Amino acid sequence: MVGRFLANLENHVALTDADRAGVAAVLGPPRAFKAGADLVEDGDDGPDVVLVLLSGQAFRHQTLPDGRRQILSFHAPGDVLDLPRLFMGVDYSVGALSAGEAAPAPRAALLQVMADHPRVAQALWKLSLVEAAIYRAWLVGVGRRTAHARIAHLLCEVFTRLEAAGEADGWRCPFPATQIHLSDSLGLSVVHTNRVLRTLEREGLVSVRGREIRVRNWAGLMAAGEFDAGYLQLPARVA
Amino acid sequence: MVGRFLANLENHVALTDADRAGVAAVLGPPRAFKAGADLVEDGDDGPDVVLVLLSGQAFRHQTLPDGRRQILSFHAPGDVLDLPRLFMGVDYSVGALSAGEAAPAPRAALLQVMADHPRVAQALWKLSLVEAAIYRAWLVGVGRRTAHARIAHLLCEVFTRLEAAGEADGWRCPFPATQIHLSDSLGLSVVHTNRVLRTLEREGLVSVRGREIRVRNWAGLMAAGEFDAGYLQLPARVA
DNA sequence: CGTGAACTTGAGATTTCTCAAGCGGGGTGG
DNA sequence: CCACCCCGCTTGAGAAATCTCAAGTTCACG
Repeated sequence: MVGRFLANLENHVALTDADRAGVAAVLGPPRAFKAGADLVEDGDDGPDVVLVLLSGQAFRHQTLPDGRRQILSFHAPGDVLDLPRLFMGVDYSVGALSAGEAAPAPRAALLQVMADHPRVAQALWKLSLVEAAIYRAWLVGVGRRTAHARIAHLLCEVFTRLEAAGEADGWRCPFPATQIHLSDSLGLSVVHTNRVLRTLEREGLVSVRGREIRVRNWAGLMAAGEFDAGYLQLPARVA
Repeated sequence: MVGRFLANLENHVALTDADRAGVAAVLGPPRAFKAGADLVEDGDDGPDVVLVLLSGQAFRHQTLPDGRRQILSFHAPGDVLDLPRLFMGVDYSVGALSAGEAAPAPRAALLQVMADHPRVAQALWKLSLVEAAIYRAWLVGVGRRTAHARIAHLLCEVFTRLEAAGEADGWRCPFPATQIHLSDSLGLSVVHTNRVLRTLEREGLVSVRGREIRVRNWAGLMAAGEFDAGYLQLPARVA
């Protein structure tokens, strides 16, 4: 189960056996959670641990006083859910999209592992830089793309990352987000999201149904979303 | 001049004299630039250096093939312009809003300084985490706030950061962005940005004219933008 | 002064939103 | 085991925010 996390780190930096052992040792026993659970709470200073997602899917979000919500990212197994906690408080919450498991890493112990294993520190740092690159990509989408391109781009990104995390099965992958989640991540209304989703389906590009994404025409979907996977910093994969 | 950079780092982590000396030694001779200059180019793998802004203002942006542009952040003296370059390529460009100076830090030398001075490494890492927090705040704005609140929030953020960088003079601070820059950072058209700016002025909250921001009613502006400075991780300041 | 970029304002066009209503699936309690 | 119910999906229709096109003005600079 820890393998997913190591694989994620090793996408960015080669690790030695000692590095891997250090990482494995710092993770506490996995805790199971159900769909809809709150994994991390905004301003939650209590648990001095960093959470690593081992299975299932989750999303970060920030919710305004009046209920409007912006989803900030989606997460696959192997992702660290609250990396900022290493050095500061977290300014967002994390909810579970599906049931799954997450392992806690005590902050102090993790800092020690990073001090002892510089490559691990570098991999985690790079992970946080890639997160920032994803935020930039979303910013461009929400700020400057039409609903059609924005949704196509998001689906490309999600599919690519889930595939890299080993969750995909051919051109299908599980993605238990509702259209409400999608609209809150895209800055659109649910109604409009629904209509555009139907359009993408009619165009034969993707279909998002039954809690999964089915890619029908990858090249077309990438073109519709002006998608270029470079910013995800994933190792080259088969097209 | 290097002081601005050190002050920025020390906002996050206390440094020793040796740490400061290490940082100072890694910076090359400052290079002057003019307003409108391109300081960093997207996909620019050439110069193996990281740029530190010493004076003047700059902005990161990503420009799409057809010319639409999204501005991703604004920068004050002391900011690192292309931190991701430490571990990967940069996926954005940086332009100068005003004339100023920037100092290059060779990547390899900087990595060595970080290895020798863990506190410096931590400060830089935290800097990148704060950048991510700012991206999240923008994402919430562009995704879920009205043009009015979005502009108010941006002006609060910019003013707060410039003030922290020592650029403000009372309730005024230089901000040489045009309305075109503003609209590209907000995901709005120039026309609409102009109208809302006029509204904010009529409401007695702020005025953005003559390349500077004048705050007229800070409490009102913060309320209009639902602004809470926490995410900027700045040391407490006078209200 | 002449010029170009930036700013301002008007007016009509669009995208996207909100309100509303009906449908459907699957989870659960009787 | 079945019926009910809730949540999510879907579609219609009018409303609102924001955009685009267009033209005039101002201001800094050469």
